[in-house]
Amino acid sequence: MGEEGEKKERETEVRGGGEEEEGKGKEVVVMDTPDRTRNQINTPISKFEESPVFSFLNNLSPIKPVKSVHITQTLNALSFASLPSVFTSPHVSSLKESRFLRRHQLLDPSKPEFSSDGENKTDGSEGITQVSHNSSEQQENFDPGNSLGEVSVEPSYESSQLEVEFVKSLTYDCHSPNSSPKTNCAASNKSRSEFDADTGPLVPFSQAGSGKGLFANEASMEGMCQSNHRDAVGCDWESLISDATDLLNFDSPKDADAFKKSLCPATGFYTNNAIDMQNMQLLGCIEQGEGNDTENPSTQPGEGNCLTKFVETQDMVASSSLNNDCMEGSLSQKMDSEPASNLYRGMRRRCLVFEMAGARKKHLDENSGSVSSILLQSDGNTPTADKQLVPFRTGNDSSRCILPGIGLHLNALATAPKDLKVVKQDASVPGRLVITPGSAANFQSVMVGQESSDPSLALTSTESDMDPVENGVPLMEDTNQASALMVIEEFNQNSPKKKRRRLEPAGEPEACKRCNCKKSKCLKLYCECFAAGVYCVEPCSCQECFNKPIHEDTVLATRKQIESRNPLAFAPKVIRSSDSLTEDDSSQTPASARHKRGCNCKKSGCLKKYCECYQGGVGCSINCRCEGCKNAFGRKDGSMFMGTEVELEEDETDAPEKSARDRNLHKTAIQNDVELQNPESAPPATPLRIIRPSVHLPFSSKKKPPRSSLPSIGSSSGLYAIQGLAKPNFLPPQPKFDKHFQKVQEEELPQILQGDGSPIGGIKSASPNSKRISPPHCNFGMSPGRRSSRKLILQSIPAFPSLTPKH
DNA sequence: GAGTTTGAAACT
DNA sequence: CAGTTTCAAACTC
Repeated sequence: MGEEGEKKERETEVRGGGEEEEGKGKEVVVMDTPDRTRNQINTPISKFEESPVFSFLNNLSPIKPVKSVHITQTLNALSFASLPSVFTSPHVSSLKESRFLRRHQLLDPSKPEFSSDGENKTDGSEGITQVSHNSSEQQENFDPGNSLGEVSVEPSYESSQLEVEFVKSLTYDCHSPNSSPKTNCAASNKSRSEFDADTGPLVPFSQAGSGKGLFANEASMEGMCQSNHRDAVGCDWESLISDATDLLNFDSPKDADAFKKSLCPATGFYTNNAIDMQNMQLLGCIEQGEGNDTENPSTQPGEGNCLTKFVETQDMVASSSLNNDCMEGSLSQKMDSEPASNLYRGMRRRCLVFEMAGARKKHLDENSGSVSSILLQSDGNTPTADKQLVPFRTGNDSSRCILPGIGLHLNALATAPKDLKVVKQDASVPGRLVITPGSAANFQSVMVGQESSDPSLALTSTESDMDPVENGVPLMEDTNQASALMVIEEFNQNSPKKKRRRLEPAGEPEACKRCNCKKSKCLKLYCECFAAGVYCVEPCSCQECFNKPIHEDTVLATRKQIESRNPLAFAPKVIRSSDSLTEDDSSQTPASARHKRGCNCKKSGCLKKYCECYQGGVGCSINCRCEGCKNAFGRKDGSMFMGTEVELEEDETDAPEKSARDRNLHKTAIQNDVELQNPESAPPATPLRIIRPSVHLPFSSKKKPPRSSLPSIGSSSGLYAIQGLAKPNFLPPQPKFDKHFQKVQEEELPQILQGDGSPIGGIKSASPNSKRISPPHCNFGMSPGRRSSRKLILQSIPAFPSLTPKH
């Protein structure tokens, strides 16, 4: 009894201390001097230490010192929480976890922990506090009534489980077989500590530096970390659980809700819980079939928020993961340098997209691993159940970009259509493609949306609905998630691999495309990156590049200007109409796509990449003004060896060649299919951005894919639809892919092309961005059936479409 | 890696 | 709209 009384007192003190800390934290923030913060914080700490309770606690467990550290985190979390709930939550969660562990160790026997935590928090608030300060909300959200410690414990546990399940469902695809659930508890703890230490500082930096975008990423990362930690800590959890159960029991839903409310928004501690709770709810909703689909985050404070948060979290995670990919090599370093990294995020993402496949889980190093692991998990690469910290390493290549996050992100997007809600993930998007889809993009998106009918992969074509600028992040259903994940995973694995395989052999090791602009500042269509709607990335050799997140305004303005001149400037260059090959000739080559404007080749004979038609893997058409056209994909004169067109016209003279070509193409197509199988699921969707050219069958094996192909590559990604949303052009080139689908129906082409004269047509082919224009229902899912009906695919919707501001 | 070729993009 | 210039990728060596 006496102890309990003391505990209460402690709690009270702690709370007071916590509040004080916040206030201090704020001060600290203002002050900016860590030292001061510490000093200030120290005061309370000393106070606590002096208290008998503190002594008692100390006696109870030797771990004390650690606690202090954790506490710090906790504080951060709280302060952090003030930020967007979503962001906050992850961060918080991480903190919380650490906290939990400590508690567990320290306090198991009794609840006193709490107080100790509170103390620790104060102490810990140091670096982290700065971050939290920003959020004044914490205090508000922070429900004094609830003892954070008590409530938090159990929820966290539950949440962890839920999270795990959720993650499983989400990340299922991503799992790395290697993932080892078995992290040592000790190690995990240690990692946590380190992680926390790292994260704490990071967060502040991020905020200061990049603002939301960065912040979000970090937050997501943190969130990931949390989950990871949880997993890692598994052993601790059990003990904690037992403890926690005592502490937490929501007898009634009300309590739970109250808990959520109090925690979710505000306190970092609970953020995790809140997130978890959200996840749980989300899952529950989904399962139950509650249609939250379009809920705005704001609509329902309770569930709605949770969902939204959840989505955001995923999104964040994805973004973070992306970053990680790029960062790969040195997460730890990254952590340190995060502030600076913000700028690169967008770029990174882009890279990531291309290299998604590369990213795979690895066991996380305690050192840097924490962060990386977090990211990974977030991506869903690791199965939560098994979660282990798996550091994300793409290998030595720092340059390489992996998309762990993307996968997730994409997934989210992909699934969006149904249940999803669109979340504006990108707000921050620095990491993400900055460019919002322009009109063209929208157009595509719409198209895609139609197609996205495929349940598994439904894309969020909804962009049209959404503000183009803001990419919506759809919420996924469980089932959808799984499928989406699957797709993503495949995408990640396959596409990246493919890319590498093909590209590397070709001699292009770099997955990410890069430009080499010297005079255009990467603000003209000369720049492939810009034209594709993506920011230039590190690998780019451009000079005086303005196509970077930091110059987002400039990029958007320029883009807008260009679009004003030519609305289709960023539209896919290649339009494809596809019949459903399904009918019979899947085998036949696809090439039915055409370049929207046609080429103007004089010397290349349309047999080199100089020719956009050729580069795009499509035959020349009437629109072409080329001379001496020998386009292997189809001559201007109509002789085509591929697909339906062939039927239309044929050069008998070239028959032999054609047959050979066809074979090659066909072969390629097949390969692509195999690789891309997902495509089925993969909706061509990149609503936002479409990649221009698409596949180049011929190229694939040989040299590096034509740049243009990159975008087109996206097409493959496009299949994955997700990409489209998530990223515009990033997808690695998987050129051939297109052809597979390409049956051109010239009949249809004209429609598209005629429409504008330039066609926006979607090209299904390879470019990730490609959009299909299809009858209302699209079957992404249908691999063979893609063409079930004639569809016009906008192949390359310009990646940037998104840039155009949404008005 | 440097230089050339090529054709799109941009400009007039 | 046509002609010219600019630009950067593609290509060659």
